Amino acid sequence: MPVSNTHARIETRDRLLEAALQAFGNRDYDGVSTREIVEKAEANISAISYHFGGKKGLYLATVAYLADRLHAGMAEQLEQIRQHAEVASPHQCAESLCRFLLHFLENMLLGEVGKHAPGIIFREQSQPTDAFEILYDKLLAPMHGTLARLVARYRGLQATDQAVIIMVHALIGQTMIFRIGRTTFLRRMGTPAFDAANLEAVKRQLRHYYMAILNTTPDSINTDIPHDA
Amino acid sequence: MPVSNTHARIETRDRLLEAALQAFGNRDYDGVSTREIVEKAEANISAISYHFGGKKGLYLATVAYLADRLHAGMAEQLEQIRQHAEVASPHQCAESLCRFLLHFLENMLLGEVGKHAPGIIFREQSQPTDAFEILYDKLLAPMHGTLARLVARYRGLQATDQAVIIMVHALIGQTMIFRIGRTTFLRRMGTPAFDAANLEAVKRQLRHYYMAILNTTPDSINTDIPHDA
DNA sequence: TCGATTGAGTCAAACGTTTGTTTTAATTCA
DNA sequence: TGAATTAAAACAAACGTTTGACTCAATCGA
Repeated sequence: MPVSNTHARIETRDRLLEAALQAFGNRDYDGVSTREIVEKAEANISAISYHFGGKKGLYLATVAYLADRLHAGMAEQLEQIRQHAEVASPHQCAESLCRFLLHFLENMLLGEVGKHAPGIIFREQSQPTDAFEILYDKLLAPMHGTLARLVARYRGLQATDQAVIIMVHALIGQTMIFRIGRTTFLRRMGTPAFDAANLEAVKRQLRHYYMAILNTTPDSINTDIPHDA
Repeated sequence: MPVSNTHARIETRDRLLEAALQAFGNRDYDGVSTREIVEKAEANISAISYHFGGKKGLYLATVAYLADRLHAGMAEQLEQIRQHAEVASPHQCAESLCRFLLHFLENMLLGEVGKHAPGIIFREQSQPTDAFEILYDKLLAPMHGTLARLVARYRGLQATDQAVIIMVHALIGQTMIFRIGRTTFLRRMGTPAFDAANLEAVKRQLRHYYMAILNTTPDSINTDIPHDA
C-alpha cells in the first residue's frame, strides 16, 4: 500500500493498539506473544519496540488506550449525572443510578468494549501492575465517585461516608458479576449465550435489587468504625 | 532426606500440587513456569512429566485439588444447610443464607484458600478450559444450587425458577466483589489492606443488603419470560 | 530548481534466553 | 537383581528483543 509515511506511522501504532487490546483482553500478559499481535495488526515485529519500547510498554499503552475509550464513552454521561445530582430529587438520583448501572451492564455484556475491557480490568485487580493506576484514575475512581454522590444524595449521607462506599461497591458487584461470572450464570440458566430476553430479565430483577439496597435503613459509617463487633 | 520411596512419591506429588496451587493462584497459566514450580516444591523438573504427564496435566490436577479442598471445607456445611432448609422456617433459611455468604466472604478475604482460589476460579470464568468443568461440578453448581434452595424456600418459589437463579447470582456477586475488586475497594476506603474492622463493617452492610434483596416483591420467572420489555 | 542529506518508519533476519519436554545415567528400596 | 524415582543434561521450539539495510517524503545548500 503506497501510503504516505506520516499516515502509515499513525496507522501502524493504532493497529498495534487495537490488536493488542483484543489479545490482552482475552488472554493474560504472558499468554499473548508479540508475534501474534503484530500478525493480527499486519505489522512488523520490530514495530513494537519502535513505537512502545517493548511488550510491557505496549501493554501499558493498551490499557491507557482502553481506559481512554471507556472514559470517553462515559465521561459525558458521568458529568451530566454529577450536575443533575446537585439539583435533582433523591428519587431522581436513584433512578439515575439504576439507569447508569443497567446501561453499563448491557455495554459489558453485549457492547464492543465488553469483549476486552473486563478481562483486563479484573486481571489488574488481582495482580495490579503499573496499568492499574491508569485504570483507577481514569475509570474506576470517577465511576465510583459519581455513583457515591448519587447514593449519598439519595440517602442524605456524605459521598465519602464508608457506608456509601461499601454500598456502591456492592451495587457494582451484583451488576458486574453477570459479566465476570457469565459462564457460571449461563450454565445455571441453561442458556448457551446472553440474548435480549435473558438480559432483560436480569435487568428487571437488578433494578428491584438496587432500589431495595438503596432503601435499607441508613447506617452511616464515618471516619471511625463502631467498636462493637 | 532418606525417606522411603512410597512415601517420597506421595510427598513429591503433593508438594508439586501445593506449589502449583500457589503459583497458578497468583499468576496465569502461561505466567507460571514448570521450573518455578519444581523449585518451590523442591522437586525435580522431570517429576512433572512423571506424575502428571506434563504442565497441562499438572494444572488440571491442581484445579481438581483446589476444588476438592474447597468442596471438603464446604460439603458438610452445604449438606447441613440443605437438610435444614427442608424443615426450617423461611426466616431461618434467610439467616442460613446470610451466614453462609458472610462466612464464605471471610474465607476468601482472610482465609488460606482465598489466596489462591479466586484467581483460578475467575480466570476459568473468563476463559474456560477443561478445568472449568471440574470447578463447576465440584464447587460452583453445588453452591449455587444450595443457595437457590434457601432462596426458593424463603420466597416460596421453585429452586429452578430463573428469578431465584438470578437472585442467587446477584447475592454471590455483591459478596465476591469485595474479593475480586479488593484493590479498588481498599483504595476507595483509603486502607492499605483488609483488617478485622473493615471486614466487620462490610459484613454488617452486606447482611442488610441480603435481607433487602430477599424481601423484594416476588416476581417469578418460569420457563417463559414475559413479553413486555 | 536540483541533487544530497536527513530522519522517521518498516522490514527480514538473527540474537540470546527461556520455555516445556525428553533423554540418559545414577540412585533407591523391596 | 529389578522396578521405581530422582538427578542432571540436552532438546527443539517459542519467546522478547535487536540489528542493519532499506524506503521515502521532507529538508537543505547551492
